Amino acid sequence: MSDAGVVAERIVPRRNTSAAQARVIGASLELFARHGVGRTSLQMIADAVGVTKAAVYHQFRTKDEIVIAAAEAELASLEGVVDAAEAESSRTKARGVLVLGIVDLAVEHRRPVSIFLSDPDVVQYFAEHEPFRHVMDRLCRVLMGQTIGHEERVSTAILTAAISGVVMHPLVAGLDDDTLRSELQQLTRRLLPPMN
Amino acid sequence: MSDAGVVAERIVPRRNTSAAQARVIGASLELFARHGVGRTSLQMIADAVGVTKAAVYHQFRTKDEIVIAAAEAELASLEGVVDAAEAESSRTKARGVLVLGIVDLAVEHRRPVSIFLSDPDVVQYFAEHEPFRHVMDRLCRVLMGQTIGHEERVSTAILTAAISGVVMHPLVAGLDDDTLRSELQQLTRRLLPPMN
DNA sequence: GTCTATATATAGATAGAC
DNA sequence: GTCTATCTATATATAGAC
Repeated sequence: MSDAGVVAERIVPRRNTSAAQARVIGASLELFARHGVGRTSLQMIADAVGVTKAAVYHQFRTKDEIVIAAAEAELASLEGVVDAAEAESSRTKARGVLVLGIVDLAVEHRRPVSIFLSDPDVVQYFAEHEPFRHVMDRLCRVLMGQTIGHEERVSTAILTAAISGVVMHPLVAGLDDDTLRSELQQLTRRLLPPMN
Repeated sequence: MSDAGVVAERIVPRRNTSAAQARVIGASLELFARHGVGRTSLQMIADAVGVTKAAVYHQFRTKDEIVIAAAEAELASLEGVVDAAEAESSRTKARGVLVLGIVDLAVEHRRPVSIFLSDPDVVQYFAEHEPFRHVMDRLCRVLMGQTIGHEERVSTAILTAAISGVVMHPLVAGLDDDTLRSELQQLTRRLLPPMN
C-alpha cells in the first residue's frame, strides 16, 4: 500500500515451528473445530497425530499452549491475507484483495475459522492479545481508510463477525462452497461503505 | 400477522419446567457463556445453584440434557420475539418489532446468545432440530416475506449470525449496551432488503 | 428435593527409559 | 522425539438415606 505511511510489519510471532509441532497444531485445529476446545482432550489430539500424550507434552508444555499455538496459526493465515492486500498499489485494489481473501479463508476453513470467535477462552485471550489487535487494526485500515476510530473498529468487527458467523450457521450447513462464497461476497458489498 | 395465512403455532416443547430445573438452566446458561459448554462441569453448575451434584442429577439425567434444556430456553426467548412480531397488524410493523427484539435479546444476553452458534455440539444439535428450524422459518418469513427459498434462508442466517457474532467479538468487548444496540440497528438496516 | 458417599472413567501432567 | 508407566485431580454418574 503506497499511501500507508506505515511499514507493514509482521508482529505475529511465528516462532520456529517444528514439523512435530505443526502436526499437533493441524490435528488440534480440526478437533477444536469439530468438538470445541473444552471437549477436545490431549488424548484425542495424540490419537489424531498418531502418538502418545507424552509425545505431545514434549512439544507443548500445557494444553493452553496448544490452544494458543492453534489460534495463532489461524491468525497467521489472516495476516497473510492482510500482507497481500497491503502489497497492492491502490487502496481500491487492496480492499478487493482483502475481502476476497477473508471470504476464501472463511469458506475453506469453514468451521476452523470459527475458533477465533466461538470459544470463550479464545475470545478472552485474543481480546487482550497485542498481535491480534495489531492485525485487526491493519485489516481495519485497509477496509476503512487511515483514520481508525471507534466506529471503524465496530464496522470491522461486524464484517468479520458476519462472515465467520455465516459459515458455521446451521442454515447454511448444506450449502456448497461456491454458492457460499458468492453469498458472502454480496454480503461484504452491502456491509462496506463505498470507496471514496 | 393478518396476511400470514398460517396459524402461528409454538412447537418448541416447553415441557413443564420445575423451579429447580429453571434454576439449573439459568446457572448453566451463564456458565456455558462464560466458559463454554465443554469446560463447564456439573460441579460448577451445582455450586452456582447452591446444591450438590446429586441434586442436579435428580433434575436432569445427563449433562447433555442440561445443554439441550439450556439451548431450548434460549430458543424460547427467540420464539417469544417472533410471537410478538407475528401479532402485529402489518408486515412492516412486524419486521420492526422482530428486528428490535432480536437486537435487544442479543445485547441483553451478550454472550449467552452465542451458545446457539458457538459450541459445535449445540450447532450440530440445532442443525437437526425441527423446532429450531421451524422458529427460524417463521423468523425468516417475517423478515423476507411469504416465499421462503434458498436465498431467503441465507439472508436470514447472515442477519442472525452477524448480530450474534458482533456481540461477542473482542473488538466490541468494551462497548456499552446503548452504543452496541444502535450499531446493531444500523447493521440490520444495511442487511435487510427494503420493504415492498 | 436434597444430602453423603462412592464407583468408574478420563482429564491434564510428569518421570524416566530408549 | 517417542515410548511405558504412573500420579493426581476431576469428570460424569449412581446408590441409598433423610
